[in-house]
Amino acid sequence: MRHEEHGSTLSARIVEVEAYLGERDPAAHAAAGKTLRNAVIFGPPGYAYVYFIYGNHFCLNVSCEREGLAGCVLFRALEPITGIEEMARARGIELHGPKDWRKLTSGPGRLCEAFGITRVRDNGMDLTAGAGSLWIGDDGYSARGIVATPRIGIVKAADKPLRYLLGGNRFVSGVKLLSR
DNA sequence: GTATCGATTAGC
DNA sequence: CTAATCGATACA
Repeated sequence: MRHEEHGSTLSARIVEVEAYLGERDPAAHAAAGKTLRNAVIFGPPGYAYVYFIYGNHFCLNVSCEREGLAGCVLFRALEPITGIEEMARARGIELHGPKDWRKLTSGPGRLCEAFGITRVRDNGMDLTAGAGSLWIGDDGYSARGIVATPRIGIVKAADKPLRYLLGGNRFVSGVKLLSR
C-alpha cells in the first residue's frame, strides 16, 4: 500500500486483513442492503470503502466483488516501509526506536490515521489505478505462513475464520503493545 | 423525534 | 478494565 503526499511517499506491507462477505454476512455493513454509506462495496472491485466508527476512527476496506455484488476486505494492520517519521507525526506519537513502529499501523483505525485516510478524501477512490494518491500494488513479496482466525471486534458471525494474517509478523494487531 | 450501538483506541 | 465520541440505525 502506498500513499503520496507533499512529495513524500508512505508505503507499508499489508500483514492482516478481514473478509466481509456481503449481504448474507451478518457482520458486514452490506447486510443492511445498499445505502449511501456503503454504496462502494456494491460497486466494481478495487475501490476504497472508508467508514467512520466509534466517533473517532476511520477504517479502510477495498471492494472485492463485481459490480452489483457486495463484498470487501478490511485492512487491519500494516508493516511500515517508508515514511516512518511522517506516519508518527500523523499519529501524534513520538518514536523511541523500531520497537515503537507497531504503534503506527497495527490496527484498522491506526493505519488510517498514519496514512491520513478519511471518508471525505478517500471513499470511492480507485486503489488499483496507481494514479491517485492512495493505491495498492504487488511488490513481489511472497507471503508464507498465512494464518486464518475468527474476525476481531464483532459479535455477529464471530465464529467464521475470515481474518488472515502473516503468522509471526510483529505488526499484526491484537497483541499487547510494548510501551515506551 | 429519542435511544442505542459500533469492523476502535488510549489510558488507568 | 472503562471512557471517549458521533454517525448510522432502530424504534416510537
